[in-house]
Amino acid sequence: MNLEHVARRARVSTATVSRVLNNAGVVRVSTRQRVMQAIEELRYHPNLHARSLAGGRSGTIGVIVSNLENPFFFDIYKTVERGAHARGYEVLIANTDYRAEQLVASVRLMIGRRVEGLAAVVSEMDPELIRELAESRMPVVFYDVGAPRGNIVNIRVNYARGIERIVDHLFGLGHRRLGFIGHHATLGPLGERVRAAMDAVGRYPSIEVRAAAGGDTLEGGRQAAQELLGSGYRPTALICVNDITAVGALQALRSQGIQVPRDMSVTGFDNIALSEFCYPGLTTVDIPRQRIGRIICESLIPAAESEAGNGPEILIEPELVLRDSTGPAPPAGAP
Amino acid sequence: MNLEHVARRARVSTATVSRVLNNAGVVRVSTRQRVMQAIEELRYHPNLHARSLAGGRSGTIGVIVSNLENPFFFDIYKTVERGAHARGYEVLIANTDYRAEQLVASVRLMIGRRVEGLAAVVSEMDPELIRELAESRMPVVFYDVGAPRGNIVNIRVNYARGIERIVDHLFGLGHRRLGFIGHHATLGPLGERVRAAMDAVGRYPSIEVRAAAGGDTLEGGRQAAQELLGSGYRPTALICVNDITAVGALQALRSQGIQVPRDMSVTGFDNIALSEFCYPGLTTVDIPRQRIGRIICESLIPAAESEAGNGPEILIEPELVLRDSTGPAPPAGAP
DNA sequence: TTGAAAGCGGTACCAG
DNA sequence: CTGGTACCGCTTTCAA
Repeated sequence: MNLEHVARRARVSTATVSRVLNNAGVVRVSTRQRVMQAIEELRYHPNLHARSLAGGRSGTIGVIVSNLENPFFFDIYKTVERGAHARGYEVLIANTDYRAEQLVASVRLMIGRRVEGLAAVVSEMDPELIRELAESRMPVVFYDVGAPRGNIVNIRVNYARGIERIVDHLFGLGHRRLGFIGHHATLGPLGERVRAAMDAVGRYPSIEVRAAAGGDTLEGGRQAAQELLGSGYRPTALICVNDITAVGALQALRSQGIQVPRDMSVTGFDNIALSEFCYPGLTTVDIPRQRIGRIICESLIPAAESEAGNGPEILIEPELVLRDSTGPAPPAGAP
Repeated sequence: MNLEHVARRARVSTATVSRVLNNAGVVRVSTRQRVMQAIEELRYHPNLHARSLAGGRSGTIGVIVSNLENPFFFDIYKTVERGAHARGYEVLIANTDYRAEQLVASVRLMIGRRVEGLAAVVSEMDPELIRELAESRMPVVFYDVGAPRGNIVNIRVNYARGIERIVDHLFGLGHRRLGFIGHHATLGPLGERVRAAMDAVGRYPSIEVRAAAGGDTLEGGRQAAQELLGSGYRPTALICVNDITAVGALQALRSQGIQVPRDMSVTGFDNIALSEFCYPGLTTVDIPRQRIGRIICESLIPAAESEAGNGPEILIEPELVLRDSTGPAPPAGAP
């Protein structure tokens, strides 16, 4: 079922069918109607592959994320999609599960599909890939990884600042023995977050920290917390790499009879909706996901009103959000 | 950058380049190497649109869901993706946000992209679309909507049974005044779920029910619960359409000082991971999402070892999962 | 083992 | 306003 079938049935040329399909050129109303009818009757659906090929543009942008299951990534994706649709673009989404090979495969897939722009909101990016993308002349946005170059916009969050705020907050509450719950992605944000935590802690004398890591899921957070606690270490506060793992950790503490924040404080990161709906509500750091999504859209899709891009690097300053999962450190003698 | 460039540089024909790209035909090792090198040097990425067009197959299946933000849908998608990848297929995902027009757009998009199979895990399907898909000869799987036809496999969950189990459970605990938290999707599962709830309740004398609905999100659940409670109605148990909204409802109750399950019981549906991680753990009904994902895969992708499909209709019997959000109804005199 | 060429299903330019 | 036609980039016979 192709243009030719439709053309034949409507007694016109394929060129004309193409015109009515694209509202292009001027087509006599009666002709257009005949064509429309033929399309209807034949249940014709244009082949988008052929379209992209012939037209030289796919009308598509790509978004690659590490873990779509984590609302942090999903929120960004959703904003991008909304913006793209508003501009007449479709968006292709790919999930890497933090696997470097999958990232490579996804990037290749996107390029193969000839996306007109690509956002990589991942932590497992490797230098080789970055170079490859840089050379591709296609607009690219990296979140939290790589360095800005010609066609590349970089969005970074000042994690160090976020973690500092958390550590300051906890220190002010009297906490001196900390635990850090990470996830397995060792590169990028996490590495950065751990490092940032250590640095922030380092500014204070006599603070102790130990870390454990699981997957970037509720279950991963629970496991990491269990591991940390199982080792006999008893921090008075748990800094979690993000909200998802924090909620997992909360559950681990609950099952051990540890009350939050009375016996132990817990912090998240990202400020996803869940952080407000879990119990107790999470003290966390807000990362403006909608803003990030909007920046991605604007960077990837040439706005009609131009604006020469956002500049190569955008730094986001995250802010502390106080809720109920943090409180004064329990007295030293407590269980 | 196309086959011809590569061919020229490797001093072969495009046919040969195509051969090494697809490991097809027999190519002399030395030739293959030259080609590979040219590909490398040129950073050539085959145009998948051209590939699909020429090859007559896209190597792709599509999955359309109502709300990817709800882990219920995401879990299914993830399983499908895993299975598809294992079989050498890519999967395209689309999200409708429960909007019928978006569903139509997504289906058209999928057909336009020439997916080789399509799964619709949505509640807003309309009859017209179903017919259109039925006529398309492409393998299709519907979850919870439409009727099985030639190329269409149908997966249905016995909601009525699931809800019955919940109502029985609550009735057994002494609950007589119930609330139902739905979401805005009026067709399909929700309608079915509400109806099922009413039917189940109808089997018992002297049970009262009132309903409210919000979006299929944490926030939606909270709002619906607030609305219901704000009306002055004081049920002893809240039956929520799914886990997400149940967690939202839990938060609403918490903020009103209503303790679960002491003052009020709450139930979910789906048994997503979160139902185990929220507080208190949700009594819910398990829907086997992995199984559903596997069925979708097997139905859409012709397995090498054949098997003539799963038969047109598959019925899933959900099971009750008891956790901590349900308990005895409070004595009548309680606040 | 390799090359030439005919499509695949559209788009868009050029005539008429 | 409409038709003819040269591509778009790749796959796939068919010959050599």
